[in-house]
Amino acid sequence: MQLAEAKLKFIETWGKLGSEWGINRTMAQVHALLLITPDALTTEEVMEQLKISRGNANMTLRDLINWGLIEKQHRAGERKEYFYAQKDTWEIARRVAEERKKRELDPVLKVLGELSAIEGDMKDPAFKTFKTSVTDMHKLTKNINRTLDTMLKAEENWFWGSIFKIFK
Amino acid sequence: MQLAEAKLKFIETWGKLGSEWGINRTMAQVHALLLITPDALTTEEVMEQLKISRGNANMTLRDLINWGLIEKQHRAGERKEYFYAQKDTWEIARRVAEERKKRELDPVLKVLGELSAIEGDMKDPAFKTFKTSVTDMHKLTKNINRTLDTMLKAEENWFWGSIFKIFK
DNA sequence: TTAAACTTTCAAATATTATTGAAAATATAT
DNA sequence: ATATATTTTCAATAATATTTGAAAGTTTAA
Repeated sequence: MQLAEAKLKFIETWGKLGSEWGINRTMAQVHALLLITPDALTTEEVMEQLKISRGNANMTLRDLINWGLIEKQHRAGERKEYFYAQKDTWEIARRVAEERKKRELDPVLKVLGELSAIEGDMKDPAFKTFKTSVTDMHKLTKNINRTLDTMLKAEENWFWGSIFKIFK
Repeated sequence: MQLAEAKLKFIETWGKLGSEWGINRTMAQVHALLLITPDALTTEEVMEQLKISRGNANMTLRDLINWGLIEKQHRAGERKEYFYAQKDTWEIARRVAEERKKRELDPVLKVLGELSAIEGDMKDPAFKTFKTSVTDMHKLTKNINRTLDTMLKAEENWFWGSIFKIFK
């Protein structure tokens, strides 16, 4: 397989995975492109390589910056902006986990907390089942949240080094 | 807040979380409904409560069965099928993780393995960056996969009991 | 068998989400 | 200031995903 072909395959694969994990396909593809490109690229170059419109490229690049996955670079004497990807994978995983936790898990946690606080008659099966399920789901979500928090605080070596040994 | 209102809120919240995590909204809602309902429900009852069509209810219930999240119940002398949810949250988390791993992570792992095996000239920056990034992503994905595998094999108590203490 | 009860299928309709492209806004050099 | 390069916005459009509903299929009882 040639490099050019392999690049396309990587971009496609990463894009698919992204779309299955709530990161839109184009965003994951642009990220993949920047990951495998040695130097920073302009909006123009991203548009060309992925065959997407200017508007799409602009918005996607901004989103990636907001997720903390890529950064802007300014070059002396040049007017356009260059973009390059953070290439440390542990940092990428952290950023994605952090962002999704903030956007999705935290709000749900809040609602579940409210719902599991509701009072009622435990002798009523309808209430009892509701209460139990909601409380259990709340616990599960809190556990997942806690695990993510711990991971987010962890340093790379500590994480990959010790946790995975324990998980062995 | 009344029970009826709380139920709706739970169904809505769980549905939203589901849709953000690649499980379609209706599927997550039907699951939520069955979770908080003491007795098994018929297709008809699910249709009524969530105001969805027969076709949709049928397909969604089948999907939930395929994910291992709900089961059918047959009642003596009755012709229709009843559905009820597995209520053990740890088991729910396991099933979802297992299913998504199988559907999404495993295929990606295969492609990344192929791509990171490609040979080339490490003095060429284009090749070097490609190789390094793909290999790193492969490692990251393998690590995530390994963690999931370990979790899937773990028993509830062992998992929540010891791992989270370590994660403290 | 036949018929009623129930389940499944799937093409068409609807809803949701992503993308385009051209105009407006902004920044920079002269 | 003015022209030019570059970025941003967003209504219109396109692509994708979900839902409907009615017809076809299946099962069971008599």
